[in-house]
Amino acid sequence: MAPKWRELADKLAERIRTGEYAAGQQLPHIRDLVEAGEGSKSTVHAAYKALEAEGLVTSSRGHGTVVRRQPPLKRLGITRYDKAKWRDGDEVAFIADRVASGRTHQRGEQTQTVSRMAAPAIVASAFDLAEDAPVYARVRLIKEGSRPTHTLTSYYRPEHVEGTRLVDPTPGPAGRGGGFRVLYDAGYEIDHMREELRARVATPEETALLQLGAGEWVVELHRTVYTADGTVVEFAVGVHAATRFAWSYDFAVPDSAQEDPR
Amino acid sequence: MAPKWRELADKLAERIRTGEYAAGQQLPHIRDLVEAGEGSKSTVHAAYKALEAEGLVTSSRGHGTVVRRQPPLKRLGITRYDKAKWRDGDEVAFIADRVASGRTHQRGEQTQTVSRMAAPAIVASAFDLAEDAPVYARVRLIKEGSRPTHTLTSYYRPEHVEGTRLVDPTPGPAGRGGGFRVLYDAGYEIDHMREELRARVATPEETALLQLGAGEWVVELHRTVYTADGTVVEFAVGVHAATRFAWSYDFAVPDSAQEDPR
DNA sequence: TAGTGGTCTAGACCACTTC
DNA sequence: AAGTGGTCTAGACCACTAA
Repeated sequence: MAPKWRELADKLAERIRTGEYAAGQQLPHIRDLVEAGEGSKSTVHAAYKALEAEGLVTSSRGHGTVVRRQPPLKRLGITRYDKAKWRDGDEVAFIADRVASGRTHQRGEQTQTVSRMAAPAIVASAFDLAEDAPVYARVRLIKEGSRPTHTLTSYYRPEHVEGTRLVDPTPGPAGRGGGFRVLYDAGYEIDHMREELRARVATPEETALLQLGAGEWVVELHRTVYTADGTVVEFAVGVHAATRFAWSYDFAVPDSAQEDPR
Repeated sequence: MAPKWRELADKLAERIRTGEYAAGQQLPHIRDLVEAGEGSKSTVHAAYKALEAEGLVTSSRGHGTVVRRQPPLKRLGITRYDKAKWRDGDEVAFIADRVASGRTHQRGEQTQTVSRMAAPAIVASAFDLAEDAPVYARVRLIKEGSRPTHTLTSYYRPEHVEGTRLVDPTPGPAGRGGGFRVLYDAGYEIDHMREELRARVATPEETALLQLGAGEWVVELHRTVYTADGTVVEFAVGVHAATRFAWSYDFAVPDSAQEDPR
């Protein structure tokens, strides 16, 4: 026998999935459910808290509890990095960081700050630098419309980007073609990359920034970008709301027996 | 000001991370903390529940609350599919589904059941079949030692595997080289694949099976495996404890302007 | 039987929003 | 001021484990 709060949460979740409670709609007030005999206030509240941790609803004091709009899952494939998009295209800004969704870019969908700092441990390791070596950090919060989707922090080695518009501290997108185009213009054409993904609980800051429910999880993505000769020209950390994305990768089955020896 | 239960949870989490409470060790009993003035039983319990949802501890009635052993993060890269391992090697079983960890395979680290069934929607879509078409499902629970790490369900088209040892309902691994070797022997050499990842809350069944804490998340991985001519020979769904794995993918930056036209 | 975590209640009070 | 969700308490009781 599942606990009462779990049963209530499941019942409400079911009604949300069937559309009986539509996106944006208010769930019954806690005190109403108490009066309706669903249990004490604590019990009903526990159910609501579970729904929030599952990303189904958001609660706020004074307002109430509303069913969260479930934006369609974004599918991120490697074609989002297509050279043609940032090298030849004339689309504005950070295309590679967005999903090719057919929507045209809106101003204000990205905020960015650039700063020079001592490399954190992970960054230093990615660039094979000493831990106190200077790097540029470009922090962005990417939105789609008014809804934040993920954060992305790119790190660069000073000698790769000094003097480019990437380190111009003016807020706003990096300009036509985004960061990869800037690197390309500076003589560093990106060639291959590695992405590493892991999931973890969101920090309180991330919960606020990405408008998550308490207890929701995020996926942290580490991207290391190389030129053809193996130089690391960008290391980036993305933090994505775990429920809102899916990643897909296509690759050939490796065969170490057929690799050409060096 | 964070709530009392959150502050207590953070304090305990900090002590776990610094090793003051070591893996396998018991946390103070709830009633002891109540007596120590950390709050009422409900408050302390809320803190413990948060720690459990974050994967730091496991609680059980009658026993107590112990710090969960944090196995080193498994890094899954595409080299785990190396043809040399399952085609030429003489290692036993399902190498492709395990991490190359240097440990030798132990018997009993995998349980499997094979059944013939009507294709569920996702599976039918992956194979481009009708929804009621028959497929073989091979369900496995993969363990490392006594600790379950993930589940993996592989689906096959009957005409690809009928008569092979893959559909032999005898429990146990699929034999030398695992499923890919069986397909290879049957004339279907795997060539490339697609993996798609997304995170979600664990179902109660998964929570029990994978020994998760209540409220922990899982990563669901969908693997579609193709032969060189584009035939889908396997579709597999893996469910992994989100905290215990990291996935990494290496790939070349695509350039649609340079693709050879067909 | 004793001790553990888990559930549930009734009620007080707090923080925040809207009117 | 009224109404919302959120926190906290004290205590009763339940489910499970071990000796």
